[in-house]
Amino acid sequence: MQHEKLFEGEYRFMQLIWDNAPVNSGELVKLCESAFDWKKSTTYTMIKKLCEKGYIENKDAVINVLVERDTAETEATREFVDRTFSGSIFDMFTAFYGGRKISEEEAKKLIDLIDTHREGK
Amino acid sequence: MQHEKLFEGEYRFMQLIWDNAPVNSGELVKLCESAFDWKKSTTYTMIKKLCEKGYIENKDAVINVLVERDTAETEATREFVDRTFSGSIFDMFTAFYGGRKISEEEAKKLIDLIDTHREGK
DNA sequence: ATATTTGGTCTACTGCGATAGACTTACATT
DNA sequence: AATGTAAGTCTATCGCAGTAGACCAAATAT
Repeated sequence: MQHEKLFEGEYRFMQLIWDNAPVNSGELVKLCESAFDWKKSTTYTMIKKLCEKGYIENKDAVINVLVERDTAETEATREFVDRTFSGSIFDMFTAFYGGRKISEEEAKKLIDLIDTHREGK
Repeated sequence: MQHEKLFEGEYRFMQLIWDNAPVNSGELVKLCESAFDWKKSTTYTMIKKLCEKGYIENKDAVINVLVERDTAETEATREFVDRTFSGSIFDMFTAFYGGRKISEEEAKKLIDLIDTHREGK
């Protein structure tokens, strides 16, 4: 984990930024008001927090993304798998399906996915 | 998600219980002291919380598990995948490998795993 | 020049998870 | 009877995430 973990609220906030960046800070205030019903200062506090954590930057009132959504998702997933399953994707997989069966279609898609990421490929 | 979500501390506590249950409450106090450096009352507070959440029961000073580790892991995983990837195991999978390659051995194990859970099987 | 808007900070309150100290009750031991 | 010990509760403190009100500075419009 290279970047500090995000809390729930921070994560929701980042979603909005990933969807809209680069975005003017005033614009973001409006977006947060409509999406979360936040007041102006709340948004600015959040911006500062996320800047400190290195996820975004505020350049001349424009918010830019520094950590892409993909990267954050990868880190969050690894953190979860590490914490819950000591890093074993197999255990996580087993837990996810917990008893239930995988349909043919889903199995096919999964195997395709594995092939895509396979070493030799 | 049928059972209330566990917080970090509660989850670590449950690990200890899953590893040791059924276990006498006094014994658990000692275990928690050595594992987490908790005082007696902290452990009892935790016991009560987890009882309220329905994960364990305290019958005549013996702590019994009501929600098995597997069940809790499945629920936690589904909650995570729902929250982070709108429920898509594919997206989760992609994020987990994020750029890196899957070795032949790992790919084989994954496909085996899929086969095990496959419908037709 | 003055009023308004835009960008931003600083301080503070609130709720809650985490933790524990003091106390209680019941039973066993001397 | 007095003492010890194990089980359990009740209340309180602390830290922190989440949220916002009051305030300030710079640019812009009147």
